[in-house]
Amino acid sequence: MAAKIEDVAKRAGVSTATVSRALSQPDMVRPETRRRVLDAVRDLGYAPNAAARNLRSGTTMMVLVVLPKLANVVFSEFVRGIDRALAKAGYGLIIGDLDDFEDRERHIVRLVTAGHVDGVIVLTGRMPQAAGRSLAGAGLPVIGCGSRIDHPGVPNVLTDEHDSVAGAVRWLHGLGHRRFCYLGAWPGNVNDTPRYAGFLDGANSLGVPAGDLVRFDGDFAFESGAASAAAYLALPPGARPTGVVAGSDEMAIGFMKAVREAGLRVPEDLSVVGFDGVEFGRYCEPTLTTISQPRRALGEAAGHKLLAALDGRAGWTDDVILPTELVLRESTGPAPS
Amino acid sequence: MAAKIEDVAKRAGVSTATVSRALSQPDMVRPETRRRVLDAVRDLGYAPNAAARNLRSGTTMMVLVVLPKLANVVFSEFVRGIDRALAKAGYGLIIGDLDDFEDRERHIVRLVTAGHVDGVIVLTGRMPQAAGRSLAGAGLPVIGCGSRIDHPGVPNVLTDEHDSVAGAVRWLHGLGHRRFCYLGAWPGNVNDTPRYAGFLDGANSLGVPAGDLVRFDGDFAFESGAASAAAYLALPPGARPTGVVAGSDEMAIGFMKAVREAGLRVPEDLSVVGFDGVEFGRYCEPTLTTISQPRRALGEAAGHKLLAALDGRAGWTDDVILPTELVLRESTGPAPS
DNA sequence: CTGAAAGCGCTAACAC
DNA sequence: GTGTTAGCGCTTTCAG
Repeated sequence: MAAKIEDVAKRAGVSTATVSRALSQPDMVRPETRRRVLDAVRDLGYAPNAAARNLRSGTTMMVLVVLPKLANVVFSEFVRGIDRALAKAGYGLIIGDLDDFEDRERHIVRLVTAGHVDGVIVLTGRMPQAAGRSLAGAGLPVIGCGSRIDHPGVPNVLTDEHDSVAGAVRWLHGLGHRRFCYLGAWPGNVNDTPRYAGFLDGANSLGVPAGDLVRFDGDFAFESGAASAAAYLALPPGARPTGVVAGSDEMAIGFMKAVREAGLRVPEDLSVVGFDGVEFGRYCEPTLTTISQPRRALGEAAGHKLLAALDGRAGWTDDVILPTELVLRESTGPAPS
Repeated sequence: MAAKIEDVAKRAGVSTATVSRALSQPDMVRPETRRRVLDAVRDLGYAPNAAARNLRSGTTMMVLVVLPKLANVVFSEFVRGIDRALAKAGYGLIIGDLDDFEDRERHIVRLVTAGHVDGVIVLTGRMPQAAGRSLAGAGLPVIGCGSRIDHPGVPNVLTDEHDSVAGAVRWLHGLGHRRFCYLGAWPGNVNDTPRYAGFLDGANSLGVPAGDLVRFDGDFAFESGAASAAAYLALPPGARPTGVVAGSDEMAIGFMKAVREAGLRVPEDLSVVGFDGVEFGRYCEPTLTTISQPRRALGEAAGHKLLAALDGRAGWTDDVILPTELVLRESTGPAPS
């Protein structure tokens, strides 16, 4: 059916080795011969068979991206950055979406152990120990991106979550807020940990007593922000924190929606800061002040790092930290007097 | 490094053929032998090499998903559905994100011609003729999903966009609206065409004169909805349509945001209906009435259809139409008197 | 029910 | 510069 290398060789009047070389190492073939080969390739619509090439060369030109939930914009934007970096170098992307399913791991690990890919980028800390070890143990380069992976030999491409959140608390404090609330994910989550620590340290460095800090758990999604709002509203009005920092934009937006429905005004009664910088933070009401992380750039950096590893370039095991930006919009303002 | 089939054979005291059979066609192997093989597989952590298997069997257990923009939640939810259907059957997903780049096509077509995948699901009508022909011409099953692909032998999994939009217009008419506005993408877009036709036909069937219909172009994204709002506001107040139907939730939300900033009230002054049913529609203000398409179910249906094609089951070339749902929220109400 | 052996399409030594 | 040839690791006839 499809043309094979032998067909091309025959048509060009050369050997298969020459065809292979003309395609992979053009400099090793006389220009005239090369042209004959390339013409034959074009005429026959020849494309080298990926499986045969993989088998022989041990390389697949494919990269696995493991993420917790593709349906979340936060991750799809990371993937977009990764794709930009890798597609340029001819690499394809295989998606391993955990999608909150436990048994998805097996499927994903198999992609690696079966040799489907040359490298892995992991966008989640949710990967259990065992699975993580399987990935790293396969001898492929693994890069953590957006969520720290603690594994020897695995570099991370991250933002400084701790300092970003501490900075947001400082900003709110400067606006006069004195009691603070953190809307987190579940304790132990790799992204939650540094963000919450930053919240505590930021408040602490400003001399805010621990008693004036509240934390509500969630899961990064809209709905859990609304759920935290219920808990917030259950506090005595006088005791409610007026400076709220969320671990995600979605939680911040869900929270704002719910407290406003309860009659509170943002930012007049309380200020809210999100985390991520998703686009609809510009379209909710009020528009959301947020700690914006450069997701596409993080993805691209992770992609380039993986390319460096694949090319055998040195230094790819170093971590990369990219800066966040506190984007000021309408959801923050002076503390109520 | 990694265990090979021969290692397993040796350890189990059988031939490689038996190992292969024990793994792929267990019934053809005596239970006792099978157990010995499976034990050896476990002990050695053996996983069949994908490239070798592909080369020999001509099958990759991979599916290509082509989409216009992964960063758009609308598409990532489709992908999620596809993944659910295919992962269960052991298939992996390769993402081909056009990402508004023209040269991405070559990369994506190569994935197919090089034999990287067993089938293709296309989530965009934006694929140019040439690329589409290459995909279909490779002899692999191709399924259109969410955006109609017009190609012989390519079935589509869609919603009834035309009737859904016509129904939304009818609903608005029932609320007393008499002048209507359609926020579309660019003319010729495969999704825009049926939706706009539904808008026109719906209005027409209600006896609304063509002069009371307005259309603004966009690109499905938030910002283009806001841009259309500027055009809308430029109309003389008395001539402004009060029933607005958008071709996407993002455009609807961008539009609402902008008209409200200009002092208009939704739904008191005008009603807005979106299309897609993204989660953010429940958190914007006012919450968005929308034509919700079952994106995950569409993706799953496309996945199942592809599996049928791959398994050689008949009937996979039939189109599938799934129903939409008009989700009523706060952005629609009685026409102003 | 199991083993021996051929070969999927390509690349990389190795010769010339 | 180019041709010859030996496999990469697996599945699948074909024998037994």
